[in-house]
Amino acid sequence: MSSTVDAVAERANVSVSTVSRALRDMPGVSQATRKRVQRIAQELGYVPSLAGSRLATGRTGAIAIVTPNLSKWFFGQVLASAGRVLRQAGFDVLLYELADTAARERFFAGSSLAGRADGVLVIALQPTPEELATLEAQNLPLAFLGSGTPGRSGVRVDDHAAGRAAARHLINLGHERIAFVGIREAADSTLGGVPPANRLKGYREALAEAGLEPNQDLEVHEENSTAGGSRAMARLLCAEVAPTAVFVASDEMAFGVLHTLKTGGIDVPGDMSVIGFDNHELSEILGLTTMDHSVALQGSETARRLLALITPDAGAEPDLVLSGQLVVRGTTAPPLPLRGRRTVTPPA
Amino acid sequence: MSSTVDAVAERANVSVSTVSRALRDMPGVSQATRKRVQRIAQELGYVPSLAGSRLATGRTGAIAIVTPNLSKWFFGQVLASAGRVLRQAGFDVLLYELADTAARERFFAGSSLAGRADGVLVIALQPTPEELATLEAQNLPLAFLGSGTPGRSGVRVDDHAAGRAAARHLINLGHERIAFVGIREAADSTLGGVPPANRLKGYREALAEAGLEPNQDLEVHEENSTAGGSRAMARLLCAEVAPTAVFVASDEMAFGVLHTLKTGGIDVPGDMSVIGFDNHELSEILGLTTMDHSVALQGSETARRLLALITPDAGAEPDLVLSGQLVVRGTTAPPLPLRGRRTVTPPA
DNA sequence: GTTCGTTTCGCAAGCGCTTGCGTTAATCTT
DNA sequence: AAGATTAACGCAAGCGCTTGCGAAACGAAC
Repeated sequence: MSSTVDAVAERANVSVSTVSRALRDMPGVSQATRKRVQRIAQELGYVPSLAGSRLATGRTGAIAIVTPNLSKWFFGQVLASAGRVLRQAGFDVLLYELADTAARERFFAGSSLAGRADGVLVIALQPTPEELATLEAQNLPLAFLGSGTPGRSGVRVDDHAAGRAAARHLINLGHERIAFVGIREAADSTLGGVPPANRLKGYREALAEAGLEPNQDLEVHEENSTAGGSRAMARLLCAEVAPTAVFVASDEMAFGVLHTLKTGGIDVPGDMSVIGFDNHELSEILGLTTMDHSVALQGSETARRLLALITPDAGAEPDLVLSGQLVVRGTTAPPLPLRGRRTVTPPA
Repeated sequence: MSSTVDAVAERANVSVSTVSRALRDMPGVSQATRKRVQRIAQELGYVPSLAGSRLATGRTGAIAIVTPNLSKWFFGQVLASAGRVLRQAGFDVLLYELADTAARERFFAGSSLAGRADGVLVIALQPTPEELATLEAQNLPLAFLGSGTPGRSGVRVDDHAAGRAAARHLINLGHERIAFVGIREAADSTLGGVPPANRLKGYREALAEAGLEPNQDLEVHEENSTAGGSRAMARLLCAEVAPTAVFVASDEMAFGVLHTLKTGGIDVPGDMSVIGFDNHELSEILGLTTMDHSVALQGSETARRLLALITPDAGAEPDLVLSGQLVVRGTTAPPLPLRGRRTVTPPA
């Protein structure tokens, strides 16, 4: 079953080098012998030993994807789309989930990837300068998804603008007391919270532009989960003056927000408008207004860029910056007192 | 950066064999030289070439996980939990997502895994006899998750019993017209629908036991997604006599069912009881009554079993059959006419 | 001081593949 | 028709590691 080049060579009356060249469509083999060798290899069920060729060429034919917390929706989507592109291109995908700081440290401690992968796709985790250094030390092509590191190849979304747009939507509806629910990283979190931070910036900027006073009480941060969202909303309900709208930095948290609101008997969007961020699979069902940021596209495009870095022929593609896209559904509306006279401020 | 054994050997004034043995804690090296070699290796930042040792030993230090459709919640959960166990044990994880039949055929066509992995973890896809044969031909240890193949190592849940229990719950509440929403596989699906089929069997059995007449109109099958669930419920609402309760074979579909019900103005659980299957992350928020089947545990236990097959010392663990566990939340209640006199039939 | 176990270690033969270079044989030049 | 290209292929030296086996060294036992 697992025959070697020698077996094929002997059977075909050629040298192993010819077999090697024939099978990989390299020049220096006549059409006739190439065909013959290929046929015989087929007959013998020959499949080249990866280990052998790795050792000889130094190329592994695999690319590593490193990501935090696979169980979150976002990462699953991204992993799936990136993986497809990679496999399509003939690469194996090696998965590294850095779920906790221990795993993260272990990963970055040594040159874990030497001889294991031809490139690394880093999803949504913000390496520290030291970590980046050790990564680069293994000098493998790198591509980043959602990383704040500028200049490195990859794709990210303009969270600042998207956050601003989300807030603006609420402002345009006439809201004046707009809360923000952000992502607080768990103590053991491995991802750098740059995108969420930028969403917050965008939110603040939009408020400032609209002449609305910033209010610390209306900015709360919780763990990125439905439970976190629930808690966040509960806290907001204790604010001195409750908001009439809330911008939530992730759809999963928004689900929790909606839940708290519902059990609290607060009508959405009657008493409270809610806008999420992600366009999660279930947002449609729940009628959640949200910012879409082409999650699957982020994955596939990052993969494509990494491939461009690896295969010499393909020209290097520039970094991609995706922009968010408002998806209007049922959880946003003008605040109650304004209902009916819907004054929409035209964008500046 | 990437020094070789020879470098270490020379620096430590020993032979490469000693280095090799010292670094891997093999006998035949004195404590003194072992320490010295390890220290020097450390200093030189030596990290053994995987390719080299693979070639020499035949062991790859990686295990392959093959799964359909990563973007579904279930697979993400399972992959995460299995992956953690595997990485913990020092294995790399190689990910094969067989999203469509083309990918599946490509995967099973050749001995794709020869020299790539030391074992294979097959998640939720039911290999045909031929596929199983090609898998075995590569003679790697195999472990299956959720596969109906008996006798093979792995874990599965007793979907039959769990389905029966779910239906029984509805029966015990007093329902007599109970529908079933099953999973219809897409044309391009890669997973074998054995578990869903068993849930259906359990449902039928429970009905039969309770003396309820089977009714084909109340069994509908749709794609496993929220949209599919929506459609399924819509179809049920067209039945000659509408059901008062519905057992949905997956939580994601149940979300769709709830949505249709809500937009249709049908009160849950007032007019219709709904029970799902999975205990999806979001089910709690939605208050969905469901059958939990320890998804994460399935992943980790399958991984553990695979490891037992690989490492010679560990005794082979028997197959694991998990049972479902009813999680009662807010979407099930006695049918309206019975409300208040809640006659619960004691289990047989 | 021999003789016998033990350790401790080095030698060298692989593992299966790739590739630079040299050797033929075939095809062109003029 | 002799020399110069070029195409087709084989040789053999790696790639970096592991491991069976023999050699040396070292104590212990007689």
